[in-house]
Amino acid sequence: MTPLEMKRRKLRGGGNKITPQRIAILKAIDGIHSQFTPQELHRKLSAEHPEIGLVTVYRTLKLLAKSGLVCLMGNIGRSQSYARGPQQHHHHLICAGCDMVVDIPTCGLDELEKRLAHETGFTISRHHLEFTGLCRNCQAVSAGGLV
Amino acid sequence: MTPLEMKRRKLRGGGNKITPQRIAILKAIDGIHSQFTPQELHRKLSAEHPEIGLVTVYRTLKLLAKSGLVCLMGNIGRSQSYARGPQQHHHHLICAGCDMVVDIPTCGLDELEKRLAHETGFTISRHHLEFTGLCRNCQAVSAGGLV
DNA sequence: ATCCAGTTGAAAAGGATTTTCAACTACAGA
DNA sequence: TCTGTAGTTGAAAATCCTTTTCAACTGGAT
Ligand SMILES: [Zn+2]
Ligand SMILES: [Zn+2]
Ligand SMILES: [Zn+2]
Ligand SMILES: [Zn+2]
Repeated sequence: MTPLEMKRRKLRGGGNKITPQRIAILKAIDGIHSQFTPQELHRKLSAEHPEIGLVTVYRTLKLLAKSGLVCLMGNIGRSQSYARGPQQHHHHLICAGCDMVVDIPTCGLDELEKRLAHETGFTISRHHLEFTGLCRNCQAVSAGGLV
Repeated sequence: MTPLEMKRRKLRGGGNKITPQRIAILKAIDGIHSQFTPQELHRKLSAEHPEIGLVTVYRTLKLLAKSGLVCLMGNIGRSQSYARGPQQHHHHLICAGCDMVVDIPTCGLDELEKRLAHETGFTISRHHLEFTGLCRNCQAVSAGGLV
C-alpha cells in the first residue's frame, strides 16, 4: 500500500470523504520538507490547482492534523505552521534559514518528566521540544557572505 | 537594590525612558504567576490604571521581552503569551487548567543537542522545551467532578 | 440512478497585532 | 530650574490571519 493510500484509508476511517482537493493537498504536503503555513501551501497549490480555495486549505490542514497525518507546529510570525511528519511522539529540528524541518524520533525526556512531576506535584501529560539552528546549506550561504 | 530597581536600570541602560506606564506594567507582571496575554494583562491593569491603553501594553511587553525582563512564551489560542521569568536559559512547566507557569532552571539537553548537531550537520543555536500538565489544584478540581 | 451528509468557495465576520499620527513627557544639558 | 528633543502614549485605522456563514455541489453508500 502506498503512503498516499494509507492516508486515504485513515481519512475514510474517520468518516471523511476523499475529495480531489484533499488528494491534491496530501500530495503537495508530501513534497514539502520545510514547515509551512496554510497560505504558503495554498500558494504552492495554486499553480496546478487554482480552483482550491484558501479556506479549504485551512480546513483540510486542521482535519489532517486531527487525523495525525500532518504535524501542527508552532507559529511562523503570526501564522500557524504545519509540517509533514509522523504522528507518533517526536520532536523537531528547524533551520532558521530555510524553515526545513528534520524529525527527531528519539526522546529521552521520560525521566526528566517523571522527576519534574514528583518535584512539582503536577501530572504531566505532554511536552514539546524544538531545536533551532542552521542546516548545512544555510550555513554555507551565510558563510559565503551573501548578507 | 530591589528587583524593580534592577529592571528600571536595565531599561534605562537600553536607552529607554522610565514612564509611569512601564512601572505599572512591571509591577503588575510581578504579581502574575501564570502565563498571560497582552489583553489579559491589560484587563488586570485597567482596575488601577484605566489610563493605560492596550497598545501600550503590547509595545511594552515587546520591549520587556527584548530587554530580557519578561519571557516570550508560545501562543495561548491565537494570542501570544508572556510570563514573568528569568532571562537566562530555562524551560517551563505549564498547567493546562489555570495557565500557571513553573520555571525549570535545569536543562540537561546539551548532550542531545551536540549529538543532533553531529548527526544532522546543523549548527544548533537554541531550543525550546515545554511541559504541559495539571497543577495540584487543578488536579483536585477535575477529580472533584466540577466538570 | 438516487439521495444525503459531508464538502466546497466566496464573502463576510471575527480577532489579534501593528501602524499612524498628533499630543505629551522624561530627562539630559544649559 | 528651564528648555529642547527624542522617545512615548492613546485612539483610530490599517493589516493580517483565521473562522463562520451559506448556498451550491459531490462522494459514495444503497
Ligand atoms: Zn536551511
Ligand atoms: Zn519527547
Ligand atoms: Zn492549574
Ligand atoms: Zn534547555
